[in-house]
Amino acid sequence: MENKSQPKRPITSYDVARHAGVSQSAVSRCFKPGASISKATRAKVMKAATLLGYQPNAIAQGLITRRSNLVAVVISSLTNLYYPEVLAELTQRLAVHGVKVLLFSLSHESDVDLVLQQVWGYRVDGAIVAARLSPEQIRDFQKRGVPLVLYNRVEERAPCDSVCCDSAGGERQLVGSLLEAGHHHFGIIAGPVDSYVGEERVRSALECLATAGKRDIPVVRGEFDYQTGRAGFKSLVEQTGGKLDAVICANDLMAIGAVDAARHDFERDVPSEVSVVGFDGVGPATWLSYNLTTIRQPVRRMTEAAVTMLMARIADSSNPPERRLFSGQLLPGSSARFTT
Amino acid sequence: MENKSQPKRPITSYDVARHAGVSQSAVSRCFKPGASISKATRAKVMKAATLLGYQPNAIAQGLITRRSNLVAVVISSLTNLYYPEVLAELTQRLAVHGVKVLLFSLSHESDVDLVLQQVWGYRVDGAIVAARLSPEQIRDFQKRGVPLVLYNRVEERAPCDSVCCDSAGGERQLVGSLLEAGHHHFGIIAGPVDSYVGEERVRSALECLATAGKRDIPVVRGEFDYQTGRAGFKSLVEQTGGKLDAVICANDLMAIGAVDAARHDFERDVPSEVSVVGFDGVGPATWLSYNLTTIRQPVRRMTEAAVTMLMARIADSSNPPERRLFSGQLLPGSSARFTT
DNA sequence: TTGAAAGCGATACCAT
DNA sequence: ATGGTATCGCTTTCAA
Repeated sequence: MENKSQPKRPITSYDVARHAGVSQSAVSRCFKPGASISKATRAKVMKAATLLGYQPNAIAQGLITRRSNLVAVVISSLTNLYYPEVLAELTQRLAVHGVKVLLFSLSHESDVDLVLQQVWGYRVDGAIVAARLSPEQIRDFQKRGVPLVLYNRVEERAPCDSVCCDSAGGERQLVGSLLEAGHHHFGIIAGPVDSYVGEERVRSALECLATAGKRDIPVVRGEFDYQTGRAGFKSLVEQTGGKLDAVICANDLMAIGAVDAARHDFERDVPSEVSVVGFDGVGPATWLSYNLTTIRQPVRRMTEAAVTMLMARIADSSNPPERRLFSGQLLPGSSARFTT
Repeated sequence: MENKSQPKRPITSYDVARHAGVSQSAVSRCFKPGASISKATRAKVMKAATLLGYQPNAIAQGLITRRSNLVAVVISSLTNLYYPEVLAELTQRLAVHGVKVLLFSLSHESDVDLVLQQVWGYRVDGAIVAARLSPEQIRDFQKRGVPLVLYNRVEERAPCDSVCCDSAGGERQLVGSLLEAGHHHFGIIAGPVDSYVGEERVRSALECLATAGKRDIPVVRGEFDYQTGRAGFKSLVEQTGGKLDAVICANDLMAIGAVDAARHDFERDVPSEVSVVGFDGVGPATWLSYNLTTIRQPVRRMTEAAVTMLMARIADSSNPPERRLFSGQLLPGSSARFTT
């Protein structure tokens, strides 16, 4: 018995047509939602199709239709524990619309231009980008007519659709509570300069503190990860000679690093001796060992909004850019001393 | 001034050809690596191309070439903190080969068949799958001639390329050390039944224990996440009436949950009163608050192997299936009492 | 309802 | 080295 099944060449609609004794057009119609086709032919076709294992070539479809049903998702740092959740949500939601995700992750922010080349090449129906884009790059999307939604980024100089979590509002809650609880010696662990939300959060925190008359706050930079959070805490302690009772971190991962540094490297109790707050509300933030005081981004709603906006713009690109800002939710936690 | 830039229709090679005063074939050749074209024409073409912002239509290329330069990456639970790292590695490495990632994440394992439909439709050049596939599904790949590499899965009944981390070997180290250190009362927090590695790890752990004469080990199931790890610990304590000095978890996240449960829910010291071991070596495992005793999967080498194998099979599908097994590295940590 | 034929935007083979 | 032409697998008029 010859088990030489080598159907290298995928089944085409012609194969199905021949097998079903109908025209190729008929086959095509069977796979198009609102096509006019008789019950009889449809039956014949479907039978042949399933028998042969026929699946319409999405590539060919895309070529003729000019709709690839592909959406590019560009994420700079997948390693940031915040993004897996976002990515999972996005792919799932897009799938509902019959849209597939073409994933691009940047090793360096400088790769953006290379990535965009690919994006143009695949004639994606749209893109969701959580990475820094220059105004020119954004305008490139518009010039090419590729719908774009920025995720947790906005670019003043080139208006376009975006969904964000309100950094300023979040920090205001955090810093406000810290002030109210009587903290005096603040320190900030910022994110990398090229992070929009990172800078936004720090800017806002500093603003709140300034309003309360607190200036010259020491700021150190981290890379949004545990290690640099831990190192950042150390730097702050050194810079302040130990006079430090509140540390504001640009994200949860660094906050967690800071908490561990305080407890294990400096044997300072959190929150009685030093308060630490983060931002994002990632999974580990709620783990018992940390129980971080932070702002939880409404990821579900944000991803839903992003997908909705994108699909809307794909359907009709004429409407004006919209910026949607979601408030985060304060997770009180217990890494900061608050007066309730 | 009319700023009505609405080049809805993307630039094609014909546009470039016309603009450069050459044939469309010439344009095509300019974008093909080893094509024979004169310096002069190439220059003209490239000039026109960059001017118009031309980017070859990858969809059309794929249609005629029968190579989409697309690889499907199927991951069941992106929420498992282990996968973001894998995913980032994979996309980056595939990008090196000029291959783009079509990402599919499953909400339910039952979605696999739907996902596979999409995969067939896009005529991907290959697939890397970290999800449970039935033998029929695997054979479907072979029938359709789509190269496939399983990641941390193997299916005895349908041989195919795969890369795995040695679960048995890892558990042997872990359990061996626990036994050697004189632990007596073991408990296991297993993963979901449909996880290959989960079952493999538990099977192996039980085997090691049996060899040491330890039988009737209590086993509870979790979902590979923090919450169920914590709950699992509680269940074990209840089942054993508190006689428990070593907990073997099928992955790190559950181990972390178990550690927190021990410390915070039961006020038992880890590791002096109870040892906890995990598996994976995810980022949080090394955080100071946990410093988990676990097995670190060599993700870099594994993803590299997966990509290499896939590209090799894409280039030549005739070679026999290969199974590559990587040893994990013991991270001693301090969540388990070991004799050194 | 159905089939024939014209593209979609590239590649590849063929003469020139 | 260059241009003409068939082709990839589908959707979409257009007649019948």
